[in-house]
Amino acid sequence: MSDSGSEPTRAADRPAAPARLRNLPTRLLSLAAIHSDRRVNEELARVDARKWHYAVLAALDEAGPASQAELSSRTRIYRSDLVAVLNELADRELVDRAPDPADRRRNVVTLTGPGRRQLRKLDGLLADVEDEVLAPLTPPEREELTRLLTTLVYGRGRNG
Amino acid sequence: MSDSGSEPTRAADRPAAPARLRNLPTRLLSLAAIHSDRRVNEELARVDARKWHYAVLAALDEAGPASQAELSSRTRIYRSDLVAVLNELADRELVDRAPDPADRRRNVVTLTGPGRRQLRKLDGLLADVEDEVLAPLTPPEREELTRLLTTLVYGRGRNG
DNA sequence: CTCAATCGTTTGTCTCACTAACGGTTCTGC
DNA sequence: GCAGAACCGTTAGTGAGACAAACGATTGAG
Repeated sequence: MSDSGSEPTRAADRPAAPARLRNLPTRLLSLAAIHSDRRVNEELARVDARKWHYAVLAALDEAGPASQAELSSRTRIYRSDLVAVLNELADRELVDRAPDPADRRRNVVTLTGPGRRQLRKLDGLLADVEDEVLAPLTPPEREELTRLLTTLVYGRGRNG
Repeated sequence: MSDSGSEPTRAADRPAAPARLRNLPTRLLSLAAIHSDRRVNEELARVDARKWHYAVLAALDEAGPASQAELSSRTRIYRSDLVAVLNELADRELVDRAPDPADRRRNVVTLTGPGRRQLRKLDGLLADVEDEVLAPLTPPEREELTRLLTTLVYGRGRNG
């Protein structure tokens, strides 16, 4: 076999893509995101976590306990999908989910000690993956990319 | 109801995301790609097409007839998934798929007249979507973004 | 001639974004 | 206070995309 290693078929080495596709920003965005997402998920899987876990833990750490609806809109996880994520986090005892006595429709989700510790761990892990994924770019380029993507996603806020 | 229009919940108007998420390049990439992909697919759906249709048509237009394996590596569509895409394109008579007499394992896929016409149409359509998606950026910013993404996806080629 | 590789195809898995609906709770208008 | 609207968590399901595994047919190499 010409390719005995199980290399995930890197972006760089395959035959030339059609110029039209190669220069299409929307396609570049897709390809970059696919690769980046995959690496992130692979690494997180090694510590029994997923992207959404990080999102929820970070949201709780930064804004304190919240209802699921609140978490949903802060993390952009659909409230239907959030249920499973919270189940997983609660199973691992990284968050605590209890009915809100003040409004019994709601649950109050709270970060636990182990949750906070796991968050720190994921912080470090993600920093490494970011570094790897952005490796082809110089530090100023990375900053510029972040800035441009921020504008793209959040619009030109007063702080843009 | 506070929101009678069926707006797809734009990026800009929702509550603040946690700073950690907001600044995470991999996440920004995901979010940008999700939005961009959705817009592209929505618009293509209006003319009974999908992203992959465009990719295949463009590849055929630029490099001439090809086998499915070749198309697969040029467009990055998995060869298993390519089957369905080619079925759809063949149903619409945008491509012609015939066994290769020189190597009977292969099929030769060829762009038809209507296929070429459809490609032109999609070219225009996509240009519009690109414009819409990149609207928050100035023209030089768009170029810079494209450049950075290209480096990210294809590595630092000698033409980078 | 045998064995490995290639090609198209089928089938299936997993994740993700997203919709719809349900039972329970709270809020509002009357 | 009471009916109906709005909100909340939850379940179930859809459709697409990325990807793995295997199979029959064909071709190429030793």
